[in-house]
Amino acid sequence: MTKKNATIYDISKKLNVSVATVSRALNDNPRISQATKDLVIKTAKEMNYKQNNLAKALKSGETKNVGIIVPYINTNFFSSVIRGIEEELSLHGYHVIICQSHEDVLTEKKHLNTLLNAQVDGIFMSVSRTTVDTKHIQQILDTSNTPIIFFDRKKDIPGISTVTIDDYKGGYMATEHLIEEGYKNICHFAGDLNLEIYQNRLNGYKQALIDHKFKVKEENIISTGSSIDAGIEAIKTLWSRPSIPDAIFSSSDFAALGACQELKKRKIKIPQEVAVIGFSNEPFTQFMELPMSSMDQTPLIMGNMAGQVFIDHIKDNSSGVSIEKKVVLAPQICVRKSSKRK
Amino acid sequence: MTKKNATIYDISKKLNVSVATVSRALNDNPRISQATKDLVIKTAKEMNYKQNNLAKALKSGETKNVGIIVPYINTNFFSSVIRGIEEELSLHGYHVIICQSHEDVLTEKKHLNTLLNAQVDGIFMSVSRTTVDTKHIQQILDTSNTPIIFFDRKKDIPGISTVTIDDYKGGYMATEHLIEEGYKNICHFAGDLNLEIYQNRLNGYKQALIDHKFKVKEENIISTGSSIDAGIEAIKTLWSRPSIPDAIFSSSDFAALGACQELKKRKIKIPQEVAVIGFSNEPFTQFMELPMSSMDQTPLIMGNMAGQVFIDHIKDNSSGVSIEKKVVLAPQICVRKSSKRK
DNA sequence: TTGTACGCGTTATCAG
DNA sequence: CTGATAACGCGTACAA
Repeated sequence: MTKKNATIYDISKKLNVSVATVSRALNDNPRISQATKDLVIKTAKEMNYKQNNLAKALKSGETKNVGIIVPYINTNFFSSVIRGIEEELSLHGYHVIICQSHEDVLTEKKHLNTLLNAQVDGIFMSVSRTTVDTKHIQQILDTSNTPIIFFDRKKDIPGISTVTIDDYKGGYMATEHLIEEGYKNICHFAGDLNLEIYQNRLNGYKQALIDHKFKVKEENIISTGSSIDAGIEAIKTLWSRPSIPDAIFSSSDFAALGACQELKKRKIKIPQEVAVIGFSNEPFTQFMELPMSSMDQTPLIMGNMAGQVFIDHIKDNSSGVSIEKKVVLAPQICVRKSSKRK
Repeated sequence: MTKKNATIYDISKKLNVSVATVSRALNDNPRISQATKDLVIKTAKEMNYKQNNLAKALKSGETKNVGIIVPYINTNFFSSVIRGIEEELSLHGYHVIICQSHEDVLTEKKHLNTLLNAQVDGIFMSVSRTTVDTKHIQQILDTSNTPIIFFDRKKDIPGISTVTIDDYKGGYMATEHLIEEGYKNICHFAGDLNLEIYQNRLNGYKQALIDHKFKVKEENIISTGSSIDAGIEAIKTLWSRPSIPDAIFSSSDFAALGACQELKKRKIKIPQEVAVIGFSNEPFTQFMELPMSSMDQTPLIMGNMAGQVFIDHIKDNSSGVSIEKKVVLAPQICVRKSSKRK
């Protein structure tokens, strides 16, 4: 006794009208009399008719599904961007499919293909750390019409729209803030420089120093990951040297947190002796023993914008044009106790 | 110059064989000679053929998509459960579609219907706060074969499998821990009692008190939401009374955080004067000024289990049976400084 | 205003 | 081993 969905054919049989009439009535086609329309809609409801979007999609070529590929879904940043995308797109009747690359380019490639097989109408992605070569993405561009939109972690590929924050500016602002607070020897915890975002944060840091007549010292740039442990290690390294920094601009909140922990252990006072500012404005930063300054990436807005860019693409595409959009959002500095000496 | 996907029909024309042969070759059907198989596969690759899952799904009735409905995706708990589900199901070739109910039963109902229209093979959901009446869910059960699986926030509906943690035990454990630490006047911040989880945490709290010969005082049960502000307000209320508590078991980490903030403001020492333990083990709890005790809900495991229950359903269903599973996971207590007086 | 018939891309059944 | 053809459920040009 398996329950089977009613189809327009079932309705047409019951009412002794053609399937075309039923289809048109349900789609509110003006060429159908109000009487039959009402009748069809009523019996459809009675028979618990549900439109099979699959059949519709096969015919129209539109699934009303989009795919999102992120490294991991359960981080504050990515889940917030996804929320932003979902809320924007659900207004237009789209569903979002989530995939995790686990920072692995092969997994990313696999998901790209399965999403394409699933006939999604578009793909949003933040590339994995291990994505250096971008042939697999380029190939999709060459062989399909499915629009791809990068958010946050982008690669420069002609024809792909991007939504990012101005990481360069973010790095610049954070560093300048530390300078304005009177710190003189500012070091930087750099992230994976294979990713543009970290490269840009570093460049912003450097330029802010230069613009304020400070020297950029290579030994002040420590390559950390985005983990607490990496931050702890970085402090150990820095404090084993003759010249000690009085401020840290970390490209990661987690590394910054590790730094705070290790500094506390060494009884080094924040922000009196050392200032700390992170990046991402993770929720925990404001609840820390000493609330930590950070750069907010406005992930919800980023998601909304990405959604809008996609909708624009769809519209453009139907009118033949196809424009590449580059949306750059401004990061917001959140100054808290960890970097306020004045 | 729009790019169109190659179909098996295109391949069949090119090779002068029938579409049936092509389809069989691509599906590795044993009744096809190795020679033609190789040829078909080779030209398919050359023509950049991609299988159209839509057509396949229309034929087979399986989309290999499942839907997940949660209140909001960008919370640590829900995004982690989703991660768990995704990782389990992707092993079996399923994609996950995410929807947010925004704690609104009407939105929840709408998503339920659009997911059904999209022909998903199953639906995972955590009901919204405003879901009291469950007719909309019952109706789906009556009219479709799509399995529904509740996780965390469930309703008791026959025929629906659930994956939850033992919130009763969680409440019991948290309370008992406070008792064992020597606290005598333990109050409880209760969540929305329309949700079973909060009801169960409350019941566990009560039973633990009773089992240890304490009186359950109704005035010690404060109905807070899950916000920081609610926790602050609760402290204000409690401390305006003649009898003051010496411990708080909060059903929400955020309310517990608010309590900690307000207690600090009033110079009341944690854990010497008052102990605090929360629920959910939010990431911030371990980074607080005073690391806060909490109950971990093992969300990743919950997601994995929910995925497995779904897979079991699919298997059962194909063999005609359909069993209702109830998986209950044990919460893990995380004791930190905020509740350790000894 | 309504009906007929075809196509979307696959898989599966039946012949050969 | 391979081919022709009928489904799957819907929308729509073309007819009436």
